Amino acid sequence: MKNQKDLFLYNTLSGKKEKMTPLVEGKIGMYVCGPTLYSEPHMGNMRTFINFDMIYRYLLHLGFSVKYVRNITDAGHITNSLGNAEDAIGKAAKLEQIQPLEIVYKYNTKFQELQKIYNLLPPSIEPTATGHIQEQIEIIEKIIENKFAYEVNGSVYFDVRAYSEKFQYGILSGRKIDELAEETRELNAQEEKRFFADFALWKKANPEDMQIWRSPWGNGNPGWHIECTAMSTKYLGAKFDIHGGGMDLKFPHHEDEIAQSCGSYGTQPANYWLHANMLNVNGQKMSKSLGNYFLPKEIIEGSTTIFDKAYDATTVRFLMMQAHYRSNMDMSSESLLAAEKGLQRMFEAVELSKNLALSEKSTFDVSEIVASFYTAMNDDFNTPILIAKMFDAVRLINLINDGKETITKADLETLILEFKLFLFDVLGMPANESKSDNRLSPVMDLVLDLRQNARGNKDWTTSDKIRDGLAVAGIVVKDGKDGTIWQ
RNA sequence: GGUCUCGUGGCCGAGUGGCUAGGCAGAGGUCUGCAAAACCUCGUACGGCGGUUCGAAUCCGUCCGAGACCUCCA
Repeated sequence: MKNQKDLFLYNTLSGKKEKMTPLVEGKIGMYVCGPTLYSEPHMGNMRTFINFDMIYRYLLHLGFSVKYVRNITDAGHITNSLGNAEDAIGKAAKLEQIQPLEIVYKYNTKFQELQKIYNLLPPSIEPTATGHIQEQIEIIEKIIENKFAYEVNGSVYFDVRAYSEKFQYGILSGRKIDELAEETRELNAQEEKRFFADFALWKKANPEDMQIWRSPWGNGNPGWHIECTAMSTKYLGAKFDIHGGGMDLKFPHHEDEIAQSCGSYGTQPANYWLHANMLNVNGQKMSKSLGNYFLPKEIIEGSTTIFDKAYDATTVRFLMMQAHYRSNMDMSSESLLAAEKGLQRMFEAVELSKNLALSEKSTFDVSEIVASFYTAMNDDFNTPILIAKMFDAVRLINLINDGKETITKADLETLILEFKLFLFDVLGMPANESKSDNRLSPVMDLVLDLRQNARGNKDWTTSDKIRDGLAVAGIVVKDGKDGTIWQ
C-alpha cells in the first residue's frame, strides 16, 4: 500500500492533479517560502507551515528521502512598489530601537518555539537571506549577463519585456502582460523602471537603511524575490521537485522566482508548485494590515477574545487537518470544540485498542481500511478524507470492544500500526502516550478496587464520592462491562 | 476595473453525473445502580433561475452572494 508511485498532487502550474514523479527516484527536493521575521508569526502563517509539515511528513512516510528547505527572510524588503516606504524589518527595528538582526533573532526564537508547540518537524535546513547575499548577487549577475536585467542608478531591475520574448511571464499565475498593463493604471511612479512590470533585483541603499550590503552596483539591498531563487538553487539545485508557499505568494513572488530561474539558469525551478490556502477570520483573510489576526500562543493560552476558552495546539492542528490544505478555512469556538472532542475519540480508540479481545477471524477487511488511508492521502494529501476513514476505524475498534465485531491478532496489529502511523507520524499529533505514570498506576488500582468493593455492596455514596473526587483531579472513571477504566 | 476561487444539512468540512463522506451539536433507543463512554436509528444538505442528460448538488449559461490576487503579506 505504501507505494510512492501512487501519489498525485495538484500542481498550480498546470492547474491539475498530476502524478508525482521525482527527478531522482526515491528522492524529493522541496522548497517552502518561510516567514519574514519582523513580528511574531500569526495563526495564518502557522497554517501554511503546518500544512507543509503534513506534506513533508507524508512524503517521509512514503519512504522518500526528502530534503526540505524552508527559508527565513531576515533581510528587509521595501514594502511598496514606489520604493519610498521603509522595509518591514527596518521599521520594526527603529520602533523597538534595536538592530534589524536582533529583531529577526527575537522573532525567530518565538517561531522556533511555536514549531515545537505545534509539533512541526524541523526542515532539513532553514537558510537565511542575509547569509546568502553573495549567492543572490551572483544570480543577479547571471541574469544581467543573459540580458534579462538592467542597472539604473545603483539599482538592478528584471527586464520583463526582454524576458517575455524568450519565456512566458505569468505562466504560474495566469497573468498576461498586456492585461497587467491595463490593470496597473496608477502607481507608475517608479521612474527607474523601463516597464511597469519590471521588478527590483537589487535596490540602491537609502541613507536611512539599517541593513546595507556591498555589491557590484554599489551599496544596497537585495530584492524580495531573489533570495528564494538563490537559496533554492544553492541547496536543491537549479531544478528541483516541489516548491510550496501560501496562495498569496503566487503572484508576484513565485512568478518572479520562475522568471529569475529561467533568466539565470534557463530552467523553471520546480516541477510542482503547491499552494496552501489562507486562514480566515469571519470569512476574511487573516492579515496584519486588517488587524484581524491572533497569535498561535494566544489561542493555547486562551488570551484572545475570539474564542470561548483555551484550546491546545494539538486541537488546533487537528482542526486544520480536517480541512484540505487548498481550501480556505475559518476557525471558531464551535469548530475548535468539535475538533477537540473528535480528537479525544481518536486517542481513546488508541488506548482501547491495547486491550481488545482477539478472535479466530476478523469480521471486516482490515487491508481495505488501511488502503483507504493511503488512497485519501495519495489524492493530493486529502487529510479530511483520511480523518473520516480513521473515524471509521475508530468505530470498528469500539465495536470490537463491544463484542459486535471481531478481529484477529495479525489484523489488529496491522490496523493499530497503520492507525498510529497516520495519527502520529503523518497528521503530526503528538504521541504523548505511556504517560501513565508508574507510580500512579498502582494507586489507581487500589482506589478503583476500593470503589469496586463499595459498588459490590451497593454503597453508591462511597463509589460516587470516589468517582467525583477523581474527577476533580482530572481523572475520568468509566465503568464498562469488563471492569472500570480511567484516564 | 482585470484575473480567479468558492457558495453543501444547526456548526465545521469532504466529495461526486445515478450508490451513506466524516466530526461536533440535536432527537430517540441499547447498555448501566446512576453517570460517563460506546453502539444503533433519525434529520432526507448541496445559493436562485434556466439549459444539457434517462438522471445533476456534481456539466453549461446566467443572476445573487462571499473571498483571493492584481501593492507588503503564509
